[in-house]
Amino acid sequence: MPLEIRPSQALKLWRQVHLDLVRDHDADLSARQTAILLTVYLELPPHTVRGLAKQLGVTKPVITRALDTLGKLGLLTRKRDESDRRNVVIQRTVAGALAVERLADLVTEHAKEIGGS
Amino acid sequence: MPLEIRPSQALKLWRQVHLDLVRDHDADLSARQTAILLTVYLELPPHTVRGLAKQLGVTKPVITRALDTLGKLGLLTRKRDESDRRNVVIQRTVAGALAVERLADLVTEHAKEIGGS
DNA sequence: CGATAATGATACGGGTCCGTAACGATCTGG
DNA sequence: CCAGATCGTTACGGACCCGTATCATTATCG
Repeated sequence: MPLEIRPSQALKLWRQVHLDLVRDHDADLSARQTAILLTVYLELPPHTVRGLAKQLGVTKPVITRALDTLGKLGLLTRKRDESDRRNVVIQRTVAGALAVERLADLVTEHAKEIGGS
Repeated sequence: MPLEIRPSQALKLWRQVHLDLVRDHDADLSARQTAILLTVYLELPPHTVRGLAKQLGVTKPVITRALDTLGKLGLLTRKRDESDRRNVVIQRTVAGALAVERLADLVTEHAKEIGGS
């Protein structure tokens, strides 16, 4: 059974969640950073810079910079791949898992508040 | 009947939509800009800089700059309020309405693809 | 009137991100 | 072993956004 959302509900949901994200001044992630974070936490490892760049349709420096920021926030870590030292493996962190979980709660909570008329 | 979404579904939906937004290189809005755009298009007019600043919990220059960008993109317009010339009224545009509609479609389409297991 | 308040815009110094191009490090195949 | 490919990172000049403080314009009210 697919998830049924009508356009007007989708917009209300999108707005409410974004309002909350803006008001929480600590977690101001861009669309790219959000896409990267969720990809790492939802898709199976391993995650590499090149792989993420391909999935998002952006260049590698974009990923490197996003990882710098997400790493500084403690939401993600980088580790050299010892089997092929050219690669860098992106790993999850406890703080990142909490942030993702918090986002999920935010969305589900606001979904409840939206009338299904 | 409230909208029922489970956390795992919410995250998948959030990721898929953000992936699409990132891949569409034309509409790279920040969280703040998105919140402003949706507020103007979903809430009843009139919308002022001060009112938006209060709703988003940010300062007025933030709104002014966001309106500069959104105006440059053609998604919004500013007009002086003739009854009180200190105020600026934020108005919708055809391009903005289309962008909002497109976002709604994006969300509903991806919602359909997400299995309700 | 004139003083005060309110609105939105602007100036400033600092930070982040962009895309392109180049770079060093590492692997691969002849 | 070495030329070439592949990986992630960095350099660069430019654009955008931030928060604070200040500004010009307009309205209000004694």
